Amino acid sequence: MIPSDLIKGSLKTIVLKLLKENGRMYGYEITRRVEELTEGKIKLTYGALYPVLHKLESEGVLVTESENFNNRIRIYYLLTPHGHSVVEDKIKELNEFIESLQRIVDTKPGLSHA
Amino acid sequence: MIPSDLIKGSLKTIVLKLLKENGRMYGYEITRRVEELTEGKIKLTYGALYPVLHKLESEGVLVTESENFNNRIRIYYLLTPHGHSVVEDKIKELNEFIESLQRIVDTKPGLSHA
DNA sequence: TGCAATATATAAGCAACTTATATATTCTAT
DNA sequence: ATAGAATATATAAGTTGCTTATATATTGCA
Repeated sequence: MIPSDLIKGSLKTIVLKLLKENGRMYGYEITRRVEELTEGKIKLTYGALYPVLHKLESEGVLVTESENFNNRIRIYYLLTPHGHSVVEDKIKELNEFIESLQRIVDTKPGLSHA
Repeated sequence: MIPSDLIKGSLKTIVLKLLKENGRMYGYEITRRVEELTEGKIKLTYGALYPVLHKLESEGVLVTESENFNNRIRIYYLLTPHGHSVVEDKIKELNEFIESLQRIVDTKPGLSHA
């Protein structure tokens, strides 16, 4: 399990990226997909996820579609046109972040300033 | 510039990794090295860095060696034996995190659950 | 009949950072 | 000479973004 401290800042981007790839998803589904993709290493908590989804909705990044499935409410989230451009930026940022981290962890002693 | 939200959780690991590779470093030097390695994409603030260094010292992960260079105080930080094992764990965590993020951002639509 | 899984929601509390501020010296340019 | 940039460390107040705990309700399995 990757500690939540590390994941903190990327939560929003992760959610947006999944919505981009899958068209629309509901909250519970998002946590499942993240666990699946990361082999259980990243587990999103609902206390973190739902507030983020609500905030993104209030910012006009997402819209919702409520549906009923077996008497359980499912609230699907979709990107707005504005949301699509937000995701692009966020993913670029995340890729730069990943690249930067790799440069730091891949540096070998003596090669850092050879 | 990568937003600080993303970097937040990795600060401690970044610092420890650099100390591991370079033997000993002083605070100002750490911020420089991070900027250098990431081509200016990651900039550590002193308000974040020094409290982290002090905390790691109080936890027995680091020890200090104060020296005088051109009438400027330099406080070098070094890993303790305990610190070395902490770094190993932290780096493993960070590598798992990087790998997980890559799986999420590299997923293409239609291939995620093919 | 009870527990795990499915599904969403929110409040209180905490940790880790940002921002602002303080101090002091050296180096560079004018 | 003198001003500003770079070097060097430090801490307090404030904010953000999570965790943890709690609440509610249905379906599926043993």
